[in-house]
Amino acid sequence: MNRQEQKLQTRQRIVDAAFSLLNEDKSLSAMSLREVAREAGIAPTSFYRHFTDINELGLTLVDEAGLALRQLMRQARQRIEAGGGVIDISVDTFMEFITDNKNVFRLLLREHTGTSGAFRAAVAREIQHFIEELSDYVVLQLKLPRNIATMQAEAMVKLVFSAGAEALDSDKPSVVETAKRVKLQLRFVQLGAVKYASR
Amino acid sequence: MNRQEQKLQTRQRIVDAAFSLLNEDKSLSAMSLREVAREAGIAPTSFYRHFTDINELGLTLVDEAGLALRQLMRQARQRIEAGGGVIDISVDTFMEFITDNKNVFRLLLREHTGTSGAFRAAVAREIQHFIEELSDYVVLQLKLPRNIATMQAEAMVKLVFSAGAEALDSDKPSVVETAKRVKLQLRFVQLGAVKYASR
DNA sequence: TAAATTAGCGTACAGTTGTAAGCTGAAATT
DNA sequence: AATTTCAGCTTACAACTGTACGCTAATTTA
Repeated sequence: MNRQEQKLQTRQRIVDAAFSLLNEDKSLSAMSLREVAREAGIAPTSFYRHFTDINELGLTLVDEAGLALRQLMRQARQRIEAGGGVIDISVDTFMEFITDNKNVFRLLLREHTGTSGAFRAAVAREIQHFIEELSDYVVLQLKLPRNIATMQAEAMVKLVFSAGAEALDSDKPSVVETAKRVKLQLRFVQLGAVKYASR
Repeated sequence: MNRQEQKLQTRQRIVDAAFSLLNEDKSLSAMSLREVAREAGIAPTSFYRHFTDINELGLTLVDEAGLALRQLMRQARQRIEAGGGVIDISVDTFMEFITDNKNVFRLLLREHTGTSGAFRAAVAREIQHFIEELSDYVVLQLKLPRNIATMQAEAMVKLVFSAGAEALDSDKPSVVETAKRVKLQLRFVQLGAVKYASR
């Protein structure tokens, strides 16, 4: 086996180990290098062959999480084109994502308000991407002026993320309940934005 | 000096020390007992004369933060009765509170998505109080049906908290900018809720 | 006044952390 | 075939953690 491949593989093992440690009661900042190494099956000091820092690992994780978020958005778009209400499909897709990738979403949520400024900024950037993509969509779909569409998109993303946070701690029926509530709230925002634009 | 008083005073020193440690790069879970004790000017082991656990201290902090939140709400109401737009006054009051009590708000924000289920639940309760109080107000003010008012209030509180989170990392002019944006978004929600109710 | 309570302290210990230093063996290069 | 590179290891150490134990001195109670 190639040496580079081998190394990349180990690196991935580290990343996977880190994600698997991010359960409901462990955050990035509380994750020790030794713990990750243990989980990845390498010696603590070998960690340094792949990352200079545990912070560098953290940024890698945030990047990967952002990637997953963008894939989510793409998936939602496809489903919408296949037919169905935009809000319903989007929220359902999002909730599905959260349920299947609890730790990924937890990372974003937690580090968004976490103790590392760099992480907070990185997550904020990912969310901003998300908002901009949704904003593009709103402009096309509802033909609202850009500035209003942006405000609408921002509000919607924040509400959905907020609902997602609740969903992380809930069982299946509660998630459905939460989804219903946020759908209604998104409808408020949409109705309001349209009305505001036509004032 | 009384012995009980003395003890309460020390206890308060511990609580204050903890709050003062909750700056932008230290969270409750990352706060060590020894650190708090050092800051409070007592021996590490003396901590146990006041709290069984550092978790117990944490819950105390959340309680105090919730108290501050309720005072904030009261203050906003008074100002509104003195005249002015509900949304403008509320957001301005909130932003003012955050600016003056960064660490208190940081605690709520962080522990809302933190690693302790007990803390998450405690914060969620405080936010729920906040939502209910606002909901009462909306029912009276806009004469909306209870269920719609609740949805509206929930959306508004979440948007404001979200904006508050941004404000924590921003300088004064950016905070004003953020406040403007969230005010517009709240207007969307309100317009939308009214429209939805009259459909 | 004598006895009991207790807030706070100092010492101590085992466990965890990050990371420095140097070794090894296999892969890559010459 | 000889040399260089380097991923991963073992060992080591100082810093920090939570907390058990017992003492002290002052307040409270009897």
